[in-house]
Amino acid sequence: MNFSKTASYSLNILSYMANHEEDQLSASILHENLDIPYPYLRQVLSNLSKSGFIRSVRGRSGGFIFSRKKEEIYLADIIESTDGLASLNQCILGFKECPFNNQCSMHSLWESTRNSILKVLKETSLADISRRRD
Amino acid sequence: MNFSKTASYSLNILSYMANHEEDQLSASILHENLDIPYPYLRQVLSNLSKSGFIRSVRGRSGGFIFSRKKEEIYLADIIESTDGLASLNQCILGFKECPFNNQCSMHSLWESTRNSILKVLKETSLADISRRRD
DNA sequence: CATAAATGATATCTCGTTATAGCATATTTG
DNA sequence: CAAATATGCTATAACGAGATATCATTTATG
Repeated sequence: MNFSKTASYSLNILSYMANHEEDQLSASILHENLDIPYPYLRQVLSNLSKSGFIRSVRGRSGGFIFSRKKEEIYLADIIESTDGLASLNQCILGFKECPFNNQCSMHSLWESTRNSILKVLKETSLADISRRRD
Repeated sequence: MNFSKTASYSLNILSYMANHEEDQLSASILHENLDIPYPYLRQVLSNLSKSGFIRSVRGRSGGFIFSRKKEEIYLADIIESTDGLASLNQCILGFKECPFNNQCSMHSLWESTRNSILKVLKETSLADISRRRD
């Protein structure tokens, strides 16, 4: 009943980075501050690089830094790159075809609900989040 | 971003049974009418029996039949017995602790949303659903 | 009674997600 | 230059949900 752990990790990483925008952060530093297993954190960082949210700097004083403005990275972009957003368009009860003839009480509720969620995901940027954090 | 397949199967099975309340239905019959792999269907039926929603009748003309009134079986009961409802009380983004200080736009939205979903699950019985189906 | 058809119970397989490990390469620092 | 500390890349393990397979037991029916 939520997004994947990888999506959650990605959001954690990027929101932490958004709050330390000035710095270039290494996987070690991120590991010390976030509750993410180091080897997996490395993988997730690699994926976030490939997805173009951040870029890596190699070598001894290397690390990761945003390659796009945090004002222009929306939560929906991050979820899309990890889990995809398709599942939001599916029946929350997991039906391919509604056994209730599209008339169950959940149908319209979830339809409007998921639109609200999607709206927030699409309108909330990392900058919005980091501003609020102070 | 939905409930488990097992929960979905369970809802499918029980809602089908609710629409054929008079009959005692075998796993074979259910398999012919629902898109659920036979061996797994058997397992799910066994679990639904153990959970007390239905009871089994053994022997050649055996099958399954409700052991509680369909008016008194709520969707929330079924979800609770499969996935549990705990995940509905968690952050939809998968955070243990909100990295946004409980102030992200998703927080209040999801809080009211999940309450709505929970309300529907708790107030909708199998009878409500089968009535709608006609 | 023998067979057919059902459930009970349980062991195993598959597969994707999550997690781990190790080596190669790059770069700073002494 | 050599050591330390980064990331790049990739192979492998662990784990759980979903799916499969088998055999034992029960009961209706001819």
